[in-house]
Amino acid sequence: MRLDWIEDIIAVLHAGSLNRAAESRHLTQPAFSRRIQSIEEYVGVELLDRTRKPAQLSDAVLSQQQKLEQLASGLRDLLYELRHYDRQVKNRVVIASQHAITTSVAPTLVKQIAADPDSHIRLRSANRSECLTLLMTKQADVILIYRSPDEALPIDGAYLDKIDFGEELFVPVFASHALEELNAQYNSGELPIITYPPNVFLGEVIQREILPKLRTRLFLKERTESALTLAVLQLALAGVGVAWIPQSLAAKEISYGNLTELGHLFGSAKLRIDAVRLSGEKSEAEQNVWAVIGAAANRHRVP
Amino acid sequence: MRLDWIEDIIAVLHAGSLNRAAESRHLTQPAFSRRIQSIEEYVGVELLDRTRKPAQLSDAVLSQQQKLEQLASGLRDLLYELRHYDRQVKNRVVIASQHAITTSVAPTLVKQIAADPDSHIRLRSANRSECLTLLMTKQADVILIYRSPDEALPIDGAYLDKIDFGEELFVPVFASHALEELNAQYNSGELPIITYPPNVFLGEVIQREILPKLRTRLFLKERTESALTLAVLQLALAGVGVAWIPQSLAAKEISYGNLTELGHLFGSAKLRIDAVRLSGEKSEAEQNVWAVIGAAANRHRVP
DNA sequence: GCATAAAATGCATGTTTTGCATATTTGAGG
DNA sequence: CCTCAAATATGCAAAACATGCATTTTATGC
Repeated sequence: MRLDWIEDIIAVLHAGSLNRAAESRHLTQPAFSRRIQSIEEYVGVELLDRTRKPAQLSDAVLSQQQKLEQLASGLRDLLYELRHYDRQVKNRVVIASQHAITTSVAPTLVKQIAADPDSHIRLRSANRSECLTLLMTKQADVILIYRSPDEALPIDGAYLDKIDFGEELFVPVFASHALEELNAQYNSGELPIITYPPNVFLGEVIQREILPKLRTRLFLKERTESALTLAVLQLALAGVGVAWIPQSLAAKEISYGNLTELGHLFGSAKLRIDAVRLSGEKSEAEQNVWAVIGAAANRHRVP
Repeated sequence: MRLDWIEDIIAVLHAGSLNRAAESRHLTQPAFSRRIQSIEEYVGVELLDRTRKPAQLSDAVLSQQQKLEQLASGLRDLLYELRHYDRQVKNRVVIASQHAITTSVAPTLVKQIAADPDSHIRLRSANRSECLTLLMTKQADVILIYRSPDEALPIDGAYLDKIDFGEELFVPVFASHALEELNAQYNSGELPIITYPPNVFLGEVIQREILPKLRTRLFLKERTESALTLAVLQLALAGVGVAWIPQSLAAKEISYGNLTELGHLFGSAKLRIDAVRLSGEKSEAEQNVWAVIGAAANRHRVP
């Protein structure tokens, strides 16, 4: 099995047809077709249902989707580690954060930690359950994840250290340039929205805390969904629909006047951010990182 | 990156030289040499220190050993899943157990579960921390692991279901045919023993609970070590030294007269076996497996 | 049925991988 | 410091593979 092959399969999974998958893998259609055939030969099992025309991946492959993506990411990570290994490993700390956090809170934090010239931190971005897995399997030393204020961590126990890092507000925003269209739709009782897929954490939260209230008075048209906050932000900027975005991430576009915050109309969601690590002996570098997170948390929390 | 390549690297890791690794990979030495070169070219980093003669793997590779083995096993597992996918996946349950348990308690259990013709269970064998990883990453539905009686699980919390499956006794045994030699050594204050590597769980237990007491009165000659209980059993049968083996595993050879139990002289270790799963919604098949484990645990525990 | 989009095949070409034979390098022992 | 054996590398030719282009086959919707 090869990383390339796994990526090929994932490409088909995402593209939905060999043709488009071939394109995304920068191969001609015939070459790609043959490649899939050779994978099938290697595995010894048909991976495609070729009796339909946009060829369908077999149930066997579908059932392994998660595993495929996990392995692809693991293999890429292995390459990264092999390529970037150097003397400084000893004081290196791996932080994994949920995608939205990676783009909002994490950069500031990393900058603060990097103030210590001896520290070498690696920031990995993943979805929530991947972060937890990374932590449990010691592939990450510290994780930064969201939590609903009323909800406990999905994992708990004496073996975990936790810092309540503070709060993040998810506010509904919409492209300022298209507000009038939105208004027209709104007045006719319709609301175009951009959602997160229900199988990711942010999706769950929005589904549970925001949408039910809105549904009582509006017809929600789910225009698109994306798991990546940054993509959702772009969709909101394009005027596709109303999207719920971390306030810190939307702040810049709001101040530029590109986005308008609509919390008073559609409601916001408060999420807490937790920093979590496994307890036990820690290297100096890890202690330092934890201390910086603790300090930043206090500053963050005071207001 | 390719599974083959990872296996090549692991082969070097285990063999200690390109020559012997080539052999274990069923390739000629030149071909293998070139293969390592092509891996290096792909990764873009030197993997071998060629200034010494039995070429040494770089620190970068050494530091990734665990990850390499994890990925190799993950990739093999992926292939297994793709190859053996069939209609019955829905009622399939994956059980992972520590190697020693795989050969002692697990078979009986699996047989009981298999009594239900609708059940399809897959038994994976791994070391203790791998089992925990498999559980956390949902690659195993249920795990069977040892625990020192006085020690808590390394993981804990409301999100785990646990069944105390009962006790297993680790007894010291020695080849009956060589008892006289052992006796001679013993009288001169020496004891040849077979140990488990200190980085595996059984090794820790033996190191902590058995050996300290023995050291006060005997000089322990550690003849060999192996991580696999079955290998240790064979070594004991061969008369290499005294080995601590799960009683259930040694029982047959003891009754045949090939092994002699020496618990009264050297002390035994009690380990509990835990069945653990993540809590949450379970399929019918999983519920059934859990019920069978529960019933077997009661039976196991009464005496 | 027919048109069309999707996937497979034939073929020529360039790249990789391998085994065999042979060369080079390293380290241990004189 | 020299020699020799073990360990690794290289030259070369044969075979296996992968790719693009042109063309054919197959499924689907009208």
